[in-house]
Formats: sequence, structure tokens, C-alpha cells
Amino acid sequence: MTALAWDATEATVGELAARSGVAPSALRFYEREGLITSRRTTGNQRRYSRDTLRRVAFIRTSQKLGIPLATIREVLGLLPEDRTPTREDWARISECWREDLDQRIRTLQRLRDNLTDCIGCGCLSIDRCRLSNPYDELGSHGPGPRRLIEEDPACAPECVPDPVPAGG
Amino acid sequence: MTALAWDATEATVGELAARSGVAPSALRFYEREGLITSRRTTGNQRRYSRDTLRRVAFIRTSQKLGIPLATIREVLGLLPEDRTPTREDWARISECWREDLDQRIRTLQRLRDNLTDCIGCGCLSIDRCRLSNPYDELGSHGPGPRRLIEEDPACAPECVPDPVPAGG
DNA sequence: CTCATACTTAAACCAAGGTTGAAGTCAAGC
DNA sequence: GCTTGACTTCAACCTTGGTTTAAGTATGAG
Repeated sequence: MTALAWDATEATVGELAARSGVAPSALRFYEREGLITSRRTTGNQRRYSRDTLRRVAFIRTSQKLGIPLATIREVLGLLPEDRTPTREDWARISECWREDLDQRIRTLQRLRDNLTDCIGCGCLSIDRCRLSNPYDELGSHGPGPRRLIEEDPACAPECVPDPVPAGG
Repeated sequence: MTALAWDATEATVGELAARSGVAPSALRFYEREGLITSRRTTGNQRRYSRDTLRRVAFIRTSQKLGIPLATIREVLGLLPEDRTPTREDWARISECWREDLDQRIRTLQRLRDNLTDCIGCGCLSIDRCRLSNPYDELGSHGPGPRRLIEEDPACAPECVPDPVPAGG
């Protein structure tokens, strides 16, 4: 069970995989995509520092929340680079997902309510229905409530919670 | 503007595209995938019957609700084949999405609430966090609440609302 | 030193939901 | 009956989030 060791301060890709429950191929993929980083040994093998485990946990958690990797990468970029991130740092960037999640819940609820309305009248047609309307110009009859179903802006990382305090 | 005509009872792919706001390539794709059908002219061109517009509207609406095409196809299969679907038929199959939508809303709310908890403690770590736990076996410490984040069973078309009454 | 494992890379592949392009055919206005 | 635009098919390509495979290299136990 040397794969679970991580007794020193660094982990191989296999050790990190075992600890995080994420496949080595996925970890290499994350590294290619710039979500995690590693030191290389003289023989070109990866060595991960301990806090990478938390970083991977953040990535997987965010994915469970439905956030695309590109967005996760951007938000990870808000972490301080000059020191190991603290609990507070992680909490701060986790806040980024809250608004996003709230927005998505609201959008789904709106969609569901409209569906309920529309089931009542059986009106799922291009021309009349608030749910189905693609973009009304084509129906060419009156200014419909076009923004009822806005593409949710979900996952735009506009959240820059606070300027991350640098240094210790 | 002959593309918008549809004065007769049938539409070409371009006309249906113009009316529905869905690209011709997408309509051909839907047909390949069995979500819509068409008659062919002697010259092998597609002609869509009028109710295809509603069918396409249903498809797009369902996609907005986050339903995959494969599931939409299955539910479309619940429509009567021996007659043009009525308002009631559409309403009936639209009901299929409701439970699904409710489930997804509940899941997202649960995730958000857990995130709120976890932000409080800054605990997004593999070993402790309810949100981050990948599959607890690896953490190897006690029976955690593993099903807090279940993969939502969303989009299983178990909804067979009523046997569709055949004939007019 | 040797041998088994674990590591390295690049490239191919998967699913979904299409788009794009090439090469050829149909339909309609003049 | 010709020309033009809309149609046809097939195949390749795109994105996201990876996995799989092949060929080769490092590391560490004995």
C-alpha cells in the first residue's frame, strides 16, 4: 500500500489519485489544463505538494455543483500564489459559487413554474408559449416576454470577493 | 421571403428552420436521431407536416429544461401515432418533466445549503467535508453521510402518464 | 544489478449535440 | 431550358471532461 503513503511532504500522481479518489489520468488532465501544478523530479516525474489535495477537493466539489473546469480554473487563480492558501482563502473563493447556484435554482424554478402554467393550457407552440419561444422575431407578432427564459449567466466568475491580502 | 411561407400544409427544411428558429442542420440531425420525421418528395427532399413545428417546439423547450435528446425521443414516443397529437397529448407528456425538474431543484438546493455550511468552516478538504467527500472508503474513518450528494436520477423517463387513448 | 511497478508522453477514442464543407441534385423564376 | 438558390448526403470537425493504449523511462525493493 505504498500508494497511500504520502509520509513525506510530496506525493506522486498515484498517491494523490489514491488519496483524492481522482484517477491519475484526470490529475494529469487537470495539470495540462492548468488547474493544478507539480514539481518534477530529475527523472521528469510529478511531485505534488500537500495542499494540492485540497485543491483537487475544491475542483471536484465545484464540479459537483455543476461548474465547468474553465471557470474553476479562473477562480483558483484568485488564490494567493506567494503562500499556501488558508482556510479563509478557500472559504473566500467558495463564495464564488453561491450566487451562481442561487441563480441556477431560480432559473429552474422559473422554468418549472412556466411549465406548470403551460401544461394547464397545453400551449407548447412556437407562437404562443412563454416556455417555447425561441426568439420572437420569427413569430412576428407583438413584443412577447422574451427574457422569461434567459440563458442563465451561470458560471461567469465575476466574483472577485476581495482583493486577496498578500503576504502572511 | 419564400422561406417563411408555409402556405400549404407542408414545409421544407428551410421553412421549418425559419419558423422554429432551429438551424436546418439541427433539424436534419433530429430526424437522423428519430425525434422528427418527414415525407420525401419524388426528388428526395424533405417535407414536414404542420404539427412538426409543435414537435420541434417541444424538443427545444425540453432541452431548455436540461433534458437530453435521448430522453426527449423516448417521451415523444408516448404520443399517439395514429392521429395528430392534441393539446391534451402535449400537456400529458409535458408532465413527464415536472418530477424531474422538482428533483433537480431539490438537489441544487441541498448542494447550496451544504456549501453554505462548509464555507462557514472553510472545510473543503477530502477527509472532513460533506460536500467534497468523493467516496468515503478512502478517507477510512467512520460511516459518513455518503448519499448527501446523490447523482440525481434526473431524466429517467419512467413517466408513462396514462395509456394514451387511441383513435379519435 | 535486476526486475517489477509506477511513472512519462502522444494520440486516439468516447458521449452529446450539433456545425461546416464538399460535391452533387432539385425546384422555380424568367 | 437555364440559372440560381435551396436542397441532398457523407464525412470531418467542434467542445467538455476525461479514459485508453502504446511505447518508452524512473524508482525502489531485494
